[in-house]
Amino acid sequence: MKVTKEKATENRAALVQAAASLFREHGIDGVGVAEISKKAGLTHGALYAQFPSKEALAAEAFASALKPGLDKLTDPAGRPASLNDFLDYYLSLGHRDNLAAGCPMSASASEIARQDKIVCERFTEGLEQLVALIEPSLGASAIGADGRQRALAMMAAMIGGVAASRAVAKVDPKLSNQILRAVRQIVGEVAGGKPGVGGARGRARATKRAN
Amino acid sequence: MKVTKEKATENRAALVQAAASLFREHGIDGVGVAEISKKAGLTHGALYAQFPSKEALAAEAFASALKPGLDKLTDPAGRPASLNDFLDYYLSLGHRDNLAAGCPMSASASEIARQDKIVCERFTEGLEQLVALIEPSLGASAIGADGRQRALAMMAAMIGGVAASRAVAKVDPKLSNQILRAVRQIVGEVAGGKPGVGGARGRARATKRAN
DNA sequence: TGTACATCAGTGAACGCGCGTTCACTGATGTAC
DNA sequence: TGTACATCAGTGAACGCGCGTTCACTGATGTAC
Repeated sequence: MKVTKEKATENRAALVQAAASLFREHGIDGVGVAEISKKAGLTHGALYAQFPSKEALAAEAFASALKPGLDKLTDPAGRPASLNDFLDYYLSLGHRDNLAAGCPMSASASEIARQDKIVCERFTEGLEQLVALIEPSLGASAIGADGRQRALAMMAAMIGGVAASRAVAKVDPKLSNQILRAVRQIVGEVAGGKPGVGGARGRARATKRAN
Repeated sequence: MKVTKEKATENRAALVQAAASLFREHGIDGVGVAEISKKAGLTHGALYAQFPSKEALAAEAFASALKPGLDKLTDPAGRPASLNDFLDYYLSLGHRDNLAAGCPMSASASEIARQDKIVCERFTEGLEQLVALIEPSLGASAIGADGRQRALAMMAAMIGGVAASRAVAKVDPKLSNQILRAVRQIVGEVAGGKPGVGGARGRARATKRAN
């Protein structure tokens, strides 16, 4: 049966949201269209009225899942916000343990290259956006590299750090925490010494929380 | 029909090797037992004569795939070998472009946490082994962290770096190379200043190759 | 404002296909005599 | 050394199941008059 335009838009958003959390939780190949549709309160046929394919939904879900992370790096005025807070969040136990609501980059890092190009494009855009928001917040650092290099390496370390921390969590919880703490420390040093950014204060806070 | 003990052992090894490369190439969830068996020159029934489940094969395949990487960090006498060479290899275009023969950690990073515990155990063991081989090769560094922390963060950065580099490769090849170069640079600095380890020589070599 | 009707979001059965695993069977191996 | 036979690695059909996608159909919406 037909449905109001407003309701159709809501349904589409519900599909994207359901897909975004299920994909992060179980992987893109680990969830079927039936499960996504069911979580959104629809049948799988409705999904194909809104999206041409599962891949297209995955691409939109990826972009949607990335938004909260980007928002954490942007203050209300649209300018770069506290880098330190972002690093603390990204490498927190809470982020590690809440796959479904976390960064889709660490949740799906190694899966992306095997997906359709439209999904890789969303990943690429997201990475460029994050790097662009991190770079202006970097301070002086002993690391001999320019800002973009440092921002790229920081994102790589955080993506790999969260993925590795999750991979070992069931087997060796202590090691899992150590990984987060180690990456937080090194990423803080790479970020450099602007007051309150990656300095001793930030490090102490992160270490305390990771225990 | 029955087969010589020797042939059975060969067949088992062929299954592990086929699984190791196919899992890295297409992901653990992306390959079926039929394809693995076929590549090993057997039927899927034979696989279940050798392994209790696909997961058990995946665990053994993961450990097997990790061996060449561990060997690169060990010299013939069993002592830690050149860290610089390992970093150059891990963050090379060749490693990025040869998924099937590369490190299973970067090939499957985000998939591991969703697998059976026996697979997570192999990942955990492998990470501990790599860190144990990296740590004694670290030199003095401006980074305020102990050796184990530095080694853990280096592995996280390399795993995330290679995964991210692969994810963007089809969309933005230049960015893909930049990621490898940036991580090589930062990881070299974190490794510290022992002659020939992560110093200017190593960095110049890595940068040249990544272009 | 009231009526007739085209639109199209959503339904649910059906498509062909591949999944991981089981199992009765085969037949060469390797052992016991 | 030669023969009889138990073993068991490997075969291939079959299991139930879920996959992504298609499609004829439904019926409320929203438009045209």
